[in-house]
Amino acid sequence: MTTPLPTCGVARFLVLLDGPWATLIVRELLRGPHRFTELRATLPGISPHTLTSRLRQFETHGIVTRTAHAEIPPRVVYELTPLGRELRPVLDAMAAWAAAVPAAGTPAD
Amino acid sequence: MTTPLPTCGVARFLVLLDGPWATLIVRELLRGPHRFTELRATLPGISPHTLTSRLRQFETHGIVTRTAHAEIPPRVVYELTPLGRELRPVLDAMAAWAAAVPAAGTPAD
DNA sequence: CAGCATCCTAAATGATACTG
DNA sequence: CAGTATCATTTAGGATGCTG
Repeated sequence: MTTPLPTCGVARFLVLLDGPWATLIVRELLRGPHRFTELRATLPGISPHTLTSRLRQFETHGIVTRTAHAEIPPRVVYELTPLGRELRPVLDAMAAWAAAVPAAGTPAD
Repeated sequence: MTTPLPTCGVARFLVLLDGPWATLIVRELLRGPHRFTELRATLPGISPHTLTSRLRQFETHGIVTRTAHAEIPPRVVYELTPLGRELRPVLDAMAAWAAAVPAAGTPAD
């Protein structure tokens, strides 16, 4: 965005976790290291384009490590860095809020 | 988005707080009720278009109330609902994470 | 398997001008 | 004051096809 993003430290979180998929990917990685196709499988509907794009940004911002194993077939493992793992309380707070929403559908998640 | 958004309850938070301004507006409203121009003043760079759009969506989702006083000049006050106020822990968690980021700029915010 | 290249859509946002 | 209307920009995301 062209926005100056002046307001506060929260902005740092917002630019990184921009877009709905970003948060969901982090949420999956909080469960442990994942390969590319594993992430695709656990995130129904995501396109490889989007997944790659988000993972690259996470790498750049230092919340995810990418480990490529030079094998046949190739194997690439994505894992949260310590900084990335510190995002768990934020995700938990989001989930807690969503669960507390009264009329919005099935809170059974 | 055309996304199915199937994953989890967190998605409810994500669709509502979509875009960088959305979270920042809620953050300001957590400090208390605000008038339209007050919000504009506390959110440098936001356009009235964007502010109106976000506030309308917050109204629709039941996290903000809009109170219009039929006076001259008109006065409209936006205030978080109880559900909206429950977003505070989430915003706090975001801010806490951002403050914990080591190399990202001035953590003095 | 793990992408990348290319084209396209939708939505959030911005700029500017105007109104009840 | 509190918006609305219109136009343009930016970007997340999707679809498809191809490669190392």
